[in-house]
Amino acid sequence: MTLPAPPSGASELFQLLRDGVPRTRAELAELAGLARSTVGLRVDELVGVGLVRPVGDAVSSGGRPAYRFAIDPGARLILAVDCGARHQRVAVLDLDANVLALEMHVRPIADGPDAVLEDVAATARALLSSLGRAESDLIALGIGLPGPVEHATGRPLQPPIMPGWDGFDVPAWSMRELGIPALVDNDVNIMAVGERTVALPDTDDVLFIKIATGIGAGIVSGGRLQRGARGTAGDLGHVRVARGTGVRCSCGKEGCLEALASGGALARALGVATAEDVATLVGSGDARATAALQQAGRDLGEVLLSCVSLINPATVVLGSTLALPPLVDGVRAVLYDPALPEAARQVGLEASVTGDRAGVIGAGVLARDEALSTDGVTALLAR
Amino acid sequence: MTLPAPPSGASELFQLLRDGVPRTRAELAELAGLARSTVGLRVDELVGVGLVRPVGDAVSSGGRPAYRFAIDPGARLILAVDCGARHQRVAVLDLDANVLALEMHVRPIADGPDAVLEDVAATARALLSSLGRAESDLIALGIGLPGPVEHATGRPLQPPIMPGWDGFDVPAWSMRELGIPALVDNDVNIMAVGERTVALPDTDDVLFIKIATGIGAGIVSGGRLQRGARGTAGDLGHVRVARGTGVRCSCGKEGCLEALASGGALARALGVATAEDVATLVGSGDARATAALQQAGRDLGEVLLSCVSLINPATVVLGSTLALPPLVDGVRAVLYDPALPEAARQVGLEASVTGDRAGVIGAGVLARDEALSTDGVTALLAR
DNA sequence: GAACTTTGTTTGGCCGTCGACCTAAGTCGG
DNA sequence: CCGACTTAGGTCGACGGCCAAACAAAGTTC
Repeated sequence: MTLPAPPSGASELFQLLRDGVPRTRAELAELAGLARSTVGLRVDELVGVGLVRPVGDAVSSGGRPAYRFAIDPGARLILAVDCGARHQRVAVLDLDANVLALEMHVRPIADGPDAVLEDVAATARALLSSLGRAESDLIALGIGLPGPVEHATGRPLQPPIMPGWDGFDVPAWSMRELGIPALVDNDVNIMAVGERTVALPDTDDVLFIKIATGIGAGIVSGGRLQRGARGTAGDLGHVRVARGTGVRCSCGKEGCLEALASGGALARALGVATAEDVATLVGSGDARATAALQQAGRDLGEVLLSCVSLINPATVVLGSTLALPPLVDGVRAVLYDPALPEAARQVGLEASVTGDRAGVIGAGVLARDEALSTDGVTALLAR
Repeated sequence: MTLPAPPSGASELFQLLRDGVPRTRAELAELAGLARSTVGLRVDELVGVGLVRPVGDAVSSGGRPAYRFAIDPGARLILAVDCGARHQRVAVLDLDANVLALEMHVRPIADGPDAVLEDVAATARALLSSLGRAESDLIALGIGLPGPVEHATGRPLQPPIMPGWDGFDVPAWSMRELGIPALVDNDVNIMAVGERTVALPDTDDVLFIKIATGIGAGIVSGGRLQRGARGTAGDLGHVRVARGTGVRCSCGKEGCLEALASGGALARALGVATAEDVATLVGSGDARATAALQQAGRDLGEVLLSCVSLINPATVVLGSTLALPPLVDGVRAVLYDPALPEAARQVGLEASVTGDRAGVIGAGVLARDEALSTDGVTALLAR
């Protein structure tokens, strides 16, 4: 029992437009190696379902001017969700990964998948109606969760801070409740993808560091997200740091990065409650907080030196709550030490530019790329 | 100007046999979603050029028995070369990556590409004739070099120990001299691929550590070799180790792993010339050498802890000259410390089983996988 | 405004694939 | 041992996607 074979090659043609460059039928024919006549039919098909539209009328060079065609970013919508420990961000994105609408809800992830996801669905419907768009315009859901995820099945895998979520089948829920496929991943991973999409679209090797209450990394290598054998790649929190001798970590070991340089550790040291409070102190110019954050940067930089040697990224991006100038300065001081091997010295260092939208953008991009793949577009054309 | 489109889908069918399982025409039709009649023609085509052959005559279940077909591993040959600093291994492999013939030559890589590669070509021809095979049976060259390689172009990239090789176009040389495409990579990378192919074929996330004169890592993640932005991923030699305070490294920094735990450092400490001498001492039961190697294992284990946290491999493999029991014990003592995060505790640790053949096997596998890809097989059918 | 250039559309034909039918070659039960 | 049954392999007409060529459209250039 197999599918009756793709009804047409329109989805292959669609892939040629994924780079965003508007093209004429003649250019598409050349690129695809198809006859102009065939391309004409395929383009008509794509325009017919609204995925592609003519744009930029004419640029004649002595003959009949050609229409240029491009993907219509507004043709369909992506639902993107970024779940943290205490709140969820729900966003509707267009196909260019622009955030069209965003809403944050405060609700502990520990409330469990039923309560959280019901909230997500309701919020999604509200956002759609505020945009004046139909639910049927949604083609995929991307969702990030604060814990390890088995990417192939989209199920959380023994997450430490998400009681009730272990093994929950998010894609099945999405198909049942919203009628769209879902792509689930770790929250740091989606932030890495989001940041790369916005700030470093041409860089295939990016190491994204989330420094908030905890510390984690998302790895994009060779243009692909690296998840590791059990979906726990990027767990930098419990790597040992030189300065940590004698400092006990909650995990039982001593000298863990998280016990010294995380938002949680800094908050404790500075006598405030949360990582956000630390950021506020630093923002208000508090000298003690600034110095502490800079030291955290040096500790983090030490760990990053090893990471950079191992995976050789082109750029390291620091993101989330505490990616503030003092932290970046501290990291830079260690990472750009003059007496260092090549890989380290040539690496770029940047602070995130996406702010708190990295997560939803990344989740949206992952879901979109799946939905607009050759197979995905074939499915869209069939429905 | 485009190619006249693939003349047939035989190469797609070929891919279905890449897993080594012999299949009947009916099974292939089911898998490919093609009609039995079509499969019959494609199979005939593949059998015609010798890439596929009937094997295992009959297994009737009440009807006419079917022939099973499988790739003929001896149909074509792969040339695989592993270049070290002081010697080259040249091997001829079949399509199952079995080493059919192997020869080692001693010649400094610093003699330059012309001298070394001329030697390689001559050795290859000698091996082929000893096997009674024609040069035209070769379909690809895989070659590992002791330095960073820009994988897309196959050119060495500012290699520190390979004077004369910077930017040398190995694929062009191969096409000119042998008439086959070449795949070039770093020597540690090819060892990682070789070891994975032989010992861990079902594991998609492997961290391979080469510990010989120097220390380097090859990373297979998500089933793919990770090379990093500049082809220098896996450069663990100059990561800082806790025990290294006060120990100067040749790179100028202090406390580098290589300054403490490499074969070069051990040889110096033990008063012998090379890493091989250290291995000999350990093999003869020398207590001082054994203790030193075990300590090197603990130092290496410390670095591996960070690496495992970052990329979450399923297995760490220790290979090359010094991957002896004392080293493995030292690594294990640190890596399996009871108070450790999940990812570290669940990682596997093994010593290489391929010995000095890991390099040529890996180089062969990389070249073979390229040559037997859909496009590669299409090219084979056309010639 | 005539010649030229390039695009877009229509049309007949080619080629690959399908599916139905037929033959081949075995098993199974009497 | 033989005939019914089952499954595999091969042949052939039909269908359909794609191509190339011819044609129509819509500009530029002189």
